[in-house]
Amino acid sequence: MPDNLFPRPEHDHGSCIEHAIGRAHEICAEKSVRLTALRESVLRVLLSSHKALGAYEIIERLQTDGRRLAPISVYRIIDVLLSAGLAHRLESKNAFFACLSEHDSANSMLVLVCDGCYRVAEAEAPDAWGAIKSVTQSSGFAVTETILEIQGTCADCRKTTRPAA
Amino acid sequence: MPDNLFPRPEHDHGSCIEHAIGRAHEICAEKSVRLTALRESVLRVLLSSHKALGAYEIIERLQTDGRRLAPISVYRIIDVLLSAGLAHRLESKNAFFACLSEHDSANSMLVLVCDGCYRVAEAEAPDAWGAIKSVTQSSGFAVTETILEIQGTCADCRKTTRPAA
DNA sequence: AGATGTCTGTAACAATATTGCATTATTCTG
DNA sequence: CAGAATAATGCAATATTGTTACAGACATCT
Ligand SMILES: [Zn+2]
Ligand SMILES: [Zn+2]
Ligand SMILES: [Zn+2]
Ligand SMILES: [Zn+2]
Repeated sequence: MPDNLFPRPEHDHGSCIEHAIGRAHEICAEKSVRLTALRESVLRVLLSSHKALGAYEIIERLQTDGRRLAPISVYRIIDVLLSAGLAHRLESKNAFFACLSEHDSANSMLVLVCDGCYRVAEAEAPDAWGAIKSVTQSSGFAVTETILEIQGTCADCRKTTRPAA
Repeated sequence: MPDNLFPRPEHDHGSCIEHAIGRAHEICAEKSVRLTALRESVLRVLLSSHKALGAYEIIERLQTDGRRLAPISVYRIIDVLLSAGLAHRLESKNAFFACLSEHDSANSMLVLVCDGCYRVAEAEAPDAWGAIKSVTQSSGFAVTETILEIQGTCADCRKTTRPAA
């Protein structure tokens, strides 16, 4: 069995986060998007676990002292992160997760969502996309966006019975 | 170019509906699900167009005289239709549509959603599912559900400029 | 400093979905 | 058929997710 697409529970998650933040700054520089302190802090909340979080869950985790960000603020920041490709929306859960892969355009990717540990992972799936393309093309359907989300149980959760971190 | 997966705008939609209702009664009989008058009327609302409708949109279209169904009632009925396989949820739109295909288990199907006319169509995509399976299996991920929704423009809408019915 | 554009704050609200409990309809049993 | 059990629907309140409109703060560029 090849490698697990989900990070090992014992991986160095700190460097996982810092690497992603570094990449995010690079990407934003390239795209002339400003990664403000607030935007970075939202991205860090998404990066803090490998899970997808709802907008209001982000708000809760973000509140320092008594100050809560307004929903609209979070949604605006999420929009920026989404269009910069730093995060993606998990349609089946109305939630959002940080992108850790190095893909441009979501094309050719699929998303795995574990029901046990709630973690999310992206994977390359060029063959699946090829097959989809042949269905759409043969029926004259012009694709603008494809949503490919798969729910199930990750290898870690299957092994340990108890959910992984 | 093979056939369009969406029904032709000039198709006999009346018999389209009645055929689906007939099938629904058969399926419910097989599965010992009661297709009550209310449930059938919700299914008819979904069948009235080839579009996906939100729960509250169903409520509006369903109201006779001044009586509106409560949200909970519609959601309960939707749940029954979903588990009987008579309708499906369109995750990317928080909406629901009637199933017109003859598939058991949503496996091997994908959903096309037209941004022009808002119609929805299901298509067989065994190759795509095969490719997905090989990705998940090789990473030890046990799939329970796959969501495969494709947005774009249907052949009718591309031809006519104006959206089809 | 002043003008411009982007970012964030505040308040209200809209849209989607669920919880808990009461009532009615249907089916089952005797 | 009566009565009990189960399933379906009604009703009220509430939770969750997402948006509109407008004002103030901050950065950037003359
Ligand atoms: Zn990590
Ligand atoms: Zn897991
Ligand atoms: Zn039709
Ligand atoms: Zn169309």
